[in-house]
Amino acid sequence: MTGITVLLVDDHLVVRSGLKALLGTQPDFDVVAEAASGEEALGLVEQHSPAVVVMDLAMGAGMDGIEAIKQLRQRNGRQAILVFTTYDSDADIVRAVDAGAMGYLLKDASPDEIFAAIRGAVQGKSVMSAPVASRLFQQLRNPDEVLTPREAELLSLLTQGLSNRELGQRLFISEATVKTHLAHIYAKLGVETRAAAIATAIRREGMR
Amino acid sequence: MTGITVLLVDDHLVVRSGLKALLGTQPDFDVVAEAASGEEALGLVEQHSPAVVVMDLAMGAGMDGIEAIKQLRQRNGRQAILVFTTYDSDADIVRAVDAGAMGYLLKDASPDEIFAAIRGAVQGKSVMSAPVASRLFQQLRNPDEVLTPREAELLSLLTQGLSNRELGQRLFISEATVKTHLAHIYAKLGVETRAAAIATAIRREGMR
DNA sequence: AGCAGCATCAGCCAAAAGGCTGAGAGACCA
DNA sequence: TGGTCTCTCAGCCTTTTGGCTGATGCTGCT
Repeated sequence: MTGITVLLVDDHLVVRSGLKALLGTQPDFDVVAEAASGEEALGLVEQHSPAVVVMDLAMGAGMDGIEAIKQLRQRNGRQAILVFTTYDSDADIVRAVDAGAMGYLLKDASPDEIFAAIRGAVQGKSVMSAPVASRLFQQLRNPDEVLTPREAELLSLLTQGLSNRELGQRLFISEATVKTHLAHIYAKLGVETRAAAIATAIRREGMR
Repeated sequence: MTGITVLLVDDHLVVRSGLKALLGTQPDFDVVAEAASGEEALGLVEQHSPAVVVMDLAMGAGMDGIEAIKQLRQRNGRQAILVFTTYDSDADIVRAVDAGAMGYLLKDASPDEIFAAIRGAVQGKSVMSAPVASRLFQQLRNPDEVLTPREAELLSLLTQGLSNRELGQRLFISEATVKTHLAHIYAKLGVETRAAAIATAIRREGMR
């Protein structure tokens, strides 16, 4: 009988083959395909309908991991999607879970953690690395400090180095509104200046 | 006979095993050891004296890749050191080459590039991925755009979100001087505002 | 000796950002 | 229906930042 069919999605060949080698040590895993991009992943899921999709979020070019997850969900595939990435940024975690990821693993997870996560995922269990889980809990404990969607959008543009005027133009709102949002963002991030907000955002949220 | 002995250094197990699997396909490579940290790498080099050390720069905890390279050089090992990392940040490239790296590969390099780089490294050839090389050349062509040490110091503090006043206090210079430095930095980075400078610096220089 | 680059500082003015208060419209939920 | 969010906007005032010009001392190179 075949074991748990797995699709690997990562733009780095070495990561794919490493993961494949690692999963190959377990008798119940069966890596049926590998994709280097989100687009490729969609096609291969159609083709093989694997039980689990293990996906990196940061894909060099084209569709990123989050987008790929959304697309997979829309096509009502029954795959469990497991995020496997390097960084534990708040934004990515929330967006991935939001998009429909079953678990969130960091690349420095131990082999046992990885195995357990994949096995759990097919059973509908949601598994995540400890640092990831603690971040999520923190957000649940302090909902006041979580940015609203609009604020997150602004912050993202802020980290591009835009001025208030440019932010307003880009979002079709007045400069006054921009300043209001910024004030709220600063309060939530615990900073006083736009410079510190950018620094915090990029470091904390992995916004690049 | 044994082939080219290689030590792999990367804090991610999957990357190590992926690379190992990849190098295993070539008859002339011989991965003799793997390290998950800079400290471990130093010990294993002593023990095995491999011909080539393939090293990631970003190591989770403890000694980072650059520091490990320096240490290896000081102990006058004859190993060729090859950087194998995800990001092509200006700062990292310069620091790695400065520390004594023979080559600089990005993780999305093709297998052939990787093989060629390792074989080249043992022969004393310096190999780097195309994007890396172009960055280096650009710095050579436009030395005017390279920050002075003092400017780099300021920029680094700038990315912490400090105000002009704080920068002055931290560096024991007047606010006027801070503004002068900033104006020069902006010109060299091709930006107009401090926000854009921070964004550019963190993204381009990998300042985190 | 002279020149170039670097780091330092000053003053002036305009533009941008930030702090504060208040307020209206729509969505959502108890 | 009433309360709570969220998003939107305005005005006023202070602080910060940025643009410009000019200047001094030091170092290193020619």
